[in-house]
Parts: sequence; C-alpha cells; structure tokens
Amino acid sequence: MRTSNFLLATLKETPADAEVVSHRLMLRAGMVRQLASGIYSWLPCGLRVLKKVEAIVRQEMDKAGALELLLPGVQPAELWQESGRWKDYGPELLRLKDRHQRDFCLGPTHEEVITSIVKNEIRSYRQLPLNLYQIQTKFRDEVRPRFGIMRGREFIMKDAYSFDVSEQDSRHAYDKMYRAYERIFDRLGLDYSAVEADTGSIGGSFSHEFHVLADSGEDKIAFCKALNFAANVETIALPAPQHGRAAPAQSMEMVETPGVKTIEQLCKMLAVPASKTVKTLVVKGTQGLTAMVVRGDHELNAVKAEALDSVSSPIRFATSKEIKEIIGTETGSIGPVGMNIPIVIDHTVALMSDFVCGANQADRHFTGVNWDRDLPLAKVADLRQAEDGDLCPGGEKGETLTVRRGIEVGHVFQLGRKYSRAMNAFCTNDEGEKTLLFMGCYGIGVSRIVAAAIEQNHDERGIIWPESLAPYKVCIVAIGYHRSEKVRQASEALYQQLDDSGIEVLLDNRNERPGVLFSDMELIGIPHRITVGEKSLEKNEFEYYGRKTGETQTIAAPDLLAVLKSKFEI
RNA sequence: CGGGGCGUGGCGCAGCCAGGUAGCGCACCUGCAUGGGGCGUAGGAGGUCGGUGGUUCGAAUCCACUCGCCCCGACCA
Repeated sequence: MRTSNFLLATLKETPADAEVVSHRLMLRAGMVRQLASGIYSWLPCGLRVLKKVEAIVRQEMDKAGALELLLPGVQPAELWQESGRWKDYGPELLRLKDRHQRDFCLGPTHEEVITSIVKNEIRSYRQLPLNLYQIQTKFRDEVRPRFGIMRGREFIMKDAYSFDVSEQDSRHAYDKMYRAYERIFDRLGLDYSAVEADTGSIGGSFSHEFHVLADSGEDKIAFCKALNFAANVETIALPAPQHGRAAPAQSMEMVETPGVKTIEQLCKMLAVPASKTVKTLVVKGTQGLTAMVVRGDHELNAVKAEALDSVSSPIRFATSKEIKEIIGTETGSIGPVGMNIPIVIDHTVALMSDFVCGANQADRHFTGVNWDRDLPLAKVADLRQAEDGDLCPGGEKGETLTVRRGIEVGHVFQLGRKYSRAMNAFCTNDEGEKTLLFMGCYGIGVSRIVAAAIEQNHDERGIIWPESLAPYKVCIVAIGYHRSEKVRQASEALYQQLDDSGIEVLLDNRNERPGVLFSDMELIGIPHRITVGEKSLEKNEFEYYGRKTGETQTIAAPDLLAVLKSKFEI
C-alpha cells in the first residue's frame, strides 16, 4: 500500500475527550472514530490491527478443535425469557421492538442462542465433545462507557461454548481452552497473567480471567510470587487474623466533626490514622437495610457482601433518602454505635479497640469506641477487599500479596448445567439415558485487546506495535519522492521487492516534509522503517530504523532483504 | 441514577460575565521557495455559534426547555 492511496487519518492534536493513552493514540493514529458514546467506527489502519488479532484468535481456536460459526446479533425475547435472563439482565440489555411490536434484544452474549442450536442438533454423546465459537459484535448498554475502545458499548468478542456429556469431559474442554488462550496471548506479544476469578452470579465451578497488566486497568489482581498464585482481588478470601483484641485504653467520647464527610477528612481533623477508624456502609438487604462495617483504610468487597444471606444480590447501596428516613442522619456520620439496623462487621474490625466511628448524628463522631463495652459485638464476616501486603491465603510462611492493575481480555468459565437445564438441552449417554449437557464458555475481548496492546506498548511519539499486531510490518519513507526520479524509482523498486516477498509494506510517498513522514509512521507504530533518500542512494545504501529498539543501521542495497528479515520477530 | 463540565469551520480553542461586523492556531486549496524530523512565505476557501422556543430594535452572548458528549461517584453510608 502507498500512503497516497491510503486513508492515513492521523491527527496532530489530541481530541479533548480522550483520557487514557490508548484512546488518544487510536484517535491520533487514525484507527478509530467515535460515532456515539461507546460506539466507534474502525478506519482502515485500525481494522488491519483488529484483523490481526482476529486471525490469531481464529487460528488457535481452530487448532484447539473449536468450530467457527456466526450467530445473530438481534435475538428474540422468547429465548431470553426461557433462560430467565430477560428479567435478570437489567438495563445493560438493549431491548427493541420490531414492526409487529415483538420484543427483541441486541445480543450482549450468546449462551441462549447457542444452547437453542445445540439442543436441536445434538442427540447423542457420540456427537460430543463439541466446541463452537464465533467472532462477533456484541452490545452491552453500559452505565458509563469510558476509555474509548476499552469499555465501549459495542465491541467485538470471540465467544466459544463447549458441550460435553460429563463433568470430567467438560473440565477437559476447559483445560484445552485455557492452554489455547495462553498460546493466543503469547502470540499477541502481550504481558499478561491468568488469574483465578469470581464465578459471580453465573455460579459454576471455576473460572479464570486473563489480564493484560497495565496501570490503566479497571481490575485489581493480586499475585503471590512465592506460591505462584494470582487472583482477582475480589475473589480472595481473607481468614480471620489470629491475634487477639487489645484491651480498651480510652473512654468513648462524642466529638464535633463539622463538615467531615470522608475518612480522609476525619483522619485529618482528629489526627488519627485511617486504620483507627471504621466506615459504615449501608446496603439494601433482603429485609430493610443492612450496615457493613470495614476499617477506614479498607474497601468493602461487593462480591463477599453479596454472598451474605441478609444482603440482596446484586448489591445496591441505600440512597441518601433511605438513610435519612431509617437511620435519621446524613451520610458521613454513620456508625455502628446505637445503630437501628442489622450490622455485619469485617474480621479486622472485630479486633479493633479504641476506634473512631460516626455517631449517627450529623457532624459528630465517637472516639475511643470498644466492642462489648460500648456496643455489642456484631456479626463478623469476611467483608473486605484484599490489598497489597496482605498475607497470601494459601501461604504458611507469611507470604504476602502484591496487587497490580489489569485489563480483562479473556475469561474462561465452566457453566455446568445452568443453561442446559433452563433450556432443556439433553443428549443420550452411553447407557441410553437422557442427560443434561455440561457447558463451558470462553470469551476474548478482541477489540479491547487492541487498546490493551497500546496501553502496554507506546512512547511519547506514538504506538509501538508488537510485530504480530502491526498494521504493516515495514514502512518505506521516500524522501524527495516527488522531486527526485532516483528516489522514486528506488523506493518503488524496493516496495515491489518487499511486496513480492509477502511482506506487508507501506510506502510513504506523500509530498510532505520528511519530518511529517517520519512522525506519522512513528505515530502509527510500524515496527521497521527503511528510509530512501538521495544521500544514501549515492552510496547504494538504505537506512534502517527499528521502532521498538530505536536502532538505526545503514544497509547495502543488495543485502537489504536479508538483513531486514533478520530483524523480524516473526 | 446522582454530581460536575462542555457543545462556536475538519481538529484544538477564544469570544458569552457587561447583547450590536464571528475570531485565532493547526489542517485544507493556489502560487513562490524549500527539501533528512511536524520548514518559510503570499494569497484563498470554509461556520444559520448543538436544537427549539422566549426576552429584545437587535442574541453565539440573557432566560426556559431539549438533545448530545466528557469527567467524577461506596470511600462515606
């Protein structure tokens, strides 16, 4: 391809809306354009990268024995009513009506459709195991789309579904997918980690998420190097600490805390560390409201809270109106002392003494509060999120956890019989009995991977593609293409030679200043650059520049192809 | 959903408070010049100021409604 025939939609200035680096660079490099909130068009340069990701995913899925198909994006409500998710899915499911006023939705995922196909086609265990996948556009009406392609409403996903006659076979299919995912992310050239994940509302036996490690990630991942353990922080159970509770040293006092709404403000005003305070969060329970108490410097783990019988699932926080009506105070001054709704406290809170908490009166807190003496010890549970430095739950020698941020790009899941049961997907086993199928589902965020790869591979000049993802492998920058016949001929000949060798090459033959050519090629992140100019042509040489290494080298013309190939990673 | 912010040529912004000729930079087009890192120079084209309604002699500017986009949100409950 020549840039003279290409839509090279690069931007010199950064659009004001773009916050994270991948979003900025995708816009600046002319890869995507926003059409509506969370909805993007893919321009040629971006599409080439997207196709690279797709191709790798497709190859490895095929190699793992999965079969590709393509399912509809628009799905009838009946199917979702059958599985129960028409009610359960909530506003993220975009619903619409056709001209006959029949209900449909835009598929946010395809368990229903795939199950309906399989239950009609599969009769016997002899037809199994089966793993079907597709690469398709999905739509989830996110509350708050953000970070460009990273959390869009419309996005591209590879989703696979396995069907087996036994739990053991299903486990087999799961392991196979897990290994295929490792190969995929290796080939994509990403720094990633497979972590134990929450099976969430879907239930199921186990699940792993694949995360690309990046500071802009929305998830927190805990690692334990010593034990080779990694998990999403929300899944990590934290056992009760073994030490006891210190004896009370202070008496309980009410103090004025005007304007204090946050733990930070509270600590500042009273000059106490956050670990001496507690925060009380009010959530909707199965009967009325319930208070959850964690230490001031800890975070409530929504998954753990949800798991409690007394808390409604999905978890919902009480509104300020409800708090005012039932507890009779403003947010910011809530505490367990004299609380008139059920209380659950975290393990660590149960072991605190002389702590600070809200007094359930506006602008007042208590100091020197102690369990048993000032208030009865409440129900104790594991409520908080694991943090950097916490003890590794599997460790016995005091191993600690390190927490980093990750972007979830893949998820493998055992579904068990949830959907086959709801939708009556049976087959006959080797004893002639009808038996419910065991399912697994396996997702990869194809479009998100493009953004994640940029988060991990960029510098101040632009994107630095891993070779496996680059829109073109080599670019030829022709300096003086329109002025020098020599340059034009040499660059065209080189272009032809590379193209004939099956190398994806972009010839920049625009009538622009050299600086413009160089910086655009660096912005869009082409891994290898050959510069053709009169100076070097006189010596029958080309100049090489490596985007990732910054390496420059002059290469004698006859050696060019061989030397260039030696620089390729793949 | 709550809170905040922003909609003015393709992009980035000023003008709005104090109503009166719509402006700047980049990009674009035409010359000249230049040619190894987003040069220089001369000229030019392009906007019913998100939409609707109102106030006014007069609205980008004031008022009301509305649409769109962005950011923040247990941190405290």
